[in-house]
Amino acid sequence: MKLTKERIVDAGMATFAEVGYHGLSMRQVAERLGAHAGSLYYHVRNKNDLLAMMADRVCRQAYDAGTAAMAALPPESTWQDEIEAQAIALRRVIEQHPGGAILLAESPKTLSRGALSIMERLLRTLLAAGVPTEHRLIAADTLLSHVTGFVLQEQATFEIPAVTAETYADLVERFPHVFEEAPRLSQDEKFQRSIRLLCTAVDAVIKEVSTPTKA
Amino acid sequence: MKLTKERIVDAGMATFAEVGYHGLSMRQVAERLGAHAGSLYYHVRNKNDLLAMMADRVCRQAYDAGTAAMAALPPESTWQDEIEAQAIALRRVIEQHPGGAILLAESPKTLSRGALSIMERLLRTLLAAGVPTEHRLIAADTLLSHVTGFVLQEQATFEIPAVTAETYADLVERFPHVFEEAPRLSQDEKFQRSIRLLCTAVDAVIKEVSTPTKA
DNA sequence: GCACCTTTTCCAACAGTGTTCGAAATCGAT
DNA sequence: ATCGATTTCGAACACTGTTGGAAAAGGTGC
Repeated sequence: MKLTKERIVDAGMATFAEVGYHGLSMRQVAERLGAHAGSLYYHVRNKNDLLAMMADRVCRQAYDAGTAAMAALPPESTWQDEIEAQAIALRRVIEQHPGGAILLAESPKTLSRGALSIMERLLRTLLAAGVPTEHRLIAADTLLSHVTGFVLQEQATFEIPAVTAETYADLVERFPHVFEEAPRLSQDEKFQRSIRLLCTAVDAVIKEVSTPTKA
Repeated sequence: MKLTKERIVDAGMATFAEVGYHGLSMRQVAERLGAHAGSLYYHVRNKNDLLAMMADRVCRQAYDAGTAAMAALPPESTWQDEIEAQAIALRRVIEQHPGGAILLAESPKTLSRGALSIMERLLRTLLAAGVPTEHRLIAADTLLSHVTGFVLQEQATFEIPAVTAETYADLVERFPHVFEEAPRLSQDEKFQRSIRLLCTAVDAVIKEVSTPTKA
């Protein structure tokens, strides 16, 4: 079958789902297509180029998931609900791909249609919420970089370096607040709360503008 | 000269500063030490191990820079100022190393003394500010993952793919809010504002607790 | 000094990587 | 069927992380 940019990205996503970000190699992608590695370079400039297209695809996927999530929202939903829906959808899609966060983080999101779509919709939501112009981009950037940062931390391959009981006790003593008894929250809950935290900040900005300090 | 874990990490940091994250290879690190690549493996388990130690060193560096920044703060400073000082110091140190954000993002921060130090101090600041226990970890996590996410985006090697004028105009039309006329802020200002935004959220949490909804 | 043992370094090799380039093959149209 | 363009092959290059056995270096007792 003929080799196409589309099919190469398809194969890239498939092998990516199997072996993750670091395991991805041009030879594997080519093998999945029944072709030789060198042949890919007729359609793709280099590996980074392929990765960028794959990242764009993930973004599109996340964008679509976001629209679906927002469509499922009850009509009396607030803008906080909309932002939360978008963030949760984005996280879920990134998390579907092993190492998906690194893929998005490392690939240049420069003018990637998918990334821009996500950004655009988020800005629309913020605009509708009443966030002033000069805060909108910052809020959106903060939200997006937080989501990728969050998933990045989740997907970090942490092979716990065989910590002994005594060194662990030493750590607890040295860093009491880190190991403090805290309500055991699932990752989902932690993520949701962090998003709500950010929404709280946005809300404060809105109210600060609508009722200025100099009253 | 004798080969040591310390010296290997030193050489790793030096070559890292020159060639960045992706350019770092065991052979280069060895060459800088006048040794052969295989010799490193007597002191270091593997490359990931080395990277983890390097990440820890960056964290310690950032921690020290943070203490210096906090010491330089005027005595009547608020907790927002303290958090901002810590965040700015962290960002500055990460940014000193090309690809430093990826280094921190990819290496497992599991039980790394440096990372834990940063986290511990941040939690102390939040505790002093009056943030309740169940929100503290989330706020600190959000802050840290935001900083790394921010620098990650800054350090992303974005080779703009030679966008033509027409496609650019097309992008502007398709994503009006993204390309909206916004106050041209420097990265420093954007970062500062995003941190303040997060502080606003934390502040809202504090006040919500001190003056509960059911009054 | 020398022998002995441990710690450390070398060296060569393996399997794998991204990428390039000229030759071969395939395809489309005259 | 012949020509020209498009596409694929296949081998090669210079790398990469990592391993294992041989060689060297360092330290201790005699």
